Amino acid sequence: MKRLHFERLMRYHRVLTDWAVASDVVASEHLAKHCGVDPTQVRKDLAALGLRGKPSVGFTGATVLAAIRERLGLDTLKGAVIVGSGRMARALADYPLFSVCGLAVVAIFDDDIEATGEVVAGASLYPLKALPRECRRLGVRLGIITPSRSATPKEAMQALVEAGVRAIWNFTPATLVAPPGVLVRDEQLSVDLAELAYAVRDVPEAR
Amino acid sequence: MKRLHFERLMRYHRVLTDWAVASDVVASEHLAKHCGVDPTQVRKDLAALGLRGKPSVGFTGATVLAAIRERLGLDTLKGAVIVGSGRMARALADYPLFSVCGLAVVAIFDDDIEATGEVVAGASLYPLKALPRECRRLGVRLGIITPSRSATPKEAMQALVEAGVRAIWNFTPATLVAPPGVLVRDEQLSVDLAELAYAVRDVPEAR
DNA sequence: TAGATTGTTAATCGATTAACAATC
DNA sequence: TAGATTGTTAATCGATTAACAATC
Repeated sequence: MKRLHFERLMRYHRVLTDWAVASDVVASEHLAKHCGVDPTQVRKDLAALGLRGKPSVGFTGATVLAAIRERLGLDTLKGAVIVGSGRMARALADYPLFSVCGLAVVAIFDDDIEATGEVVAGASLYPLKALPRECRRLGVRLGIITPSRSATPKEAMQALVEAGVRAIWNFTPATLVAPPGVLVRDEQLSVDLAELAYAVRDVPEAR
Repeated sequence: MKRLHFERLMRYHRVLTDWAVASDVVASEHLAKHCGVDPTQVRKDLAALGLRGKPSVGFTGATVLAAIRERLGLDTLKGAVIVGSGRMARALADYPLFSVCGLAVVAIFDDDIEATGEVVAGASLYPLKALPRECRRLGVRLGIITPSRSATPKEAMQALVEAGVRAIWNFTPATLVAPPGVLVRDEQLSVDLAELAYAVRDVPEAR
């Protein structure tokens, strides 16, 4: 199976979605230009999805969109839980882009007394000890760790792993060592920030 | 000037920071292993920072840390403003990792009536029309766009550009076309999410 | 048919990794 | 000196881009 390039595919997806006229025909050259990608690359990516274009015509926008959503599973609704109930958790719980990917935050866990019982963006807040029960009941396989006042990131990871979660998205600064079979991805906002800050530092290079 | 690889440098930075004993000597092999990087790569990256290791000894942790912070400007305090006062804005305003990069959110702008006048994580909330004045007064060059009920992402970008901001970090789903001279970076959480979701989809490949 | 755009092969480019003499 | 680890050059690898015959 060819390795997929998520970033490019999601870029095609976004651009095609922006074009309400996605049912129209689009040439690789055209899509490429708007995505900042080489036309040949577009054709290869689409070929990897099993799509065939018509010579002298192009690809059908709607078909491309559907193929991306199908292959990436964007239409399959996936439940995720969040550990931590702070600002990051609340922001992620109803982050607009998530629904595009078929992600729904189904529950939030934290032992923060003030917060327990609350409902955030449709997700109920439970104490941490309810995590295994709820996760198994809902068949959740994706966990998100955010800063919490009552649980360390490591404790959060342990709870998620015991609950059968297979992939963890870490928004805390902690370095988490994943047990075998569990995928941990650190969201390194600081990396992007560092790049941006570096770009605007004094005396930019000419052109 | 050699092109810097921000992701690796920030990874070295994080690992060395985790090791409280950063003053100790560290071999490229050791650092490489903990960062999931090739040892030769580590030596090249450090060489690009102007660092020299001692054969048969290694590099001094504290020196490496200092060189990374110096080159990336992590110790230079940079002010940033946020447009939008929703949950994402609040989460970012006191995101713990930002201070590591020398970033401080100095003001938040939005025309949301309920929110105006509030103070979030030390940053005051102003109406959008105060943006040019405040940005120029504070010499801000970095702007962050988050979802807002009263301003579209495009309007937010225009306001920031007019205020002299040179780099924009976009957390909304909107596709922003940057005017020349302005760097726009889209934070594509959905790309990472799509990858994670793809990884936990049914019937994972063996091993 | 002429013109446009595809799919695919070959060439290029850059980044990663291996090898090893130099050095502490 | 022997052993360890560096800096750097050469080899490998994979990804991107160019070229072009095939096709609508």
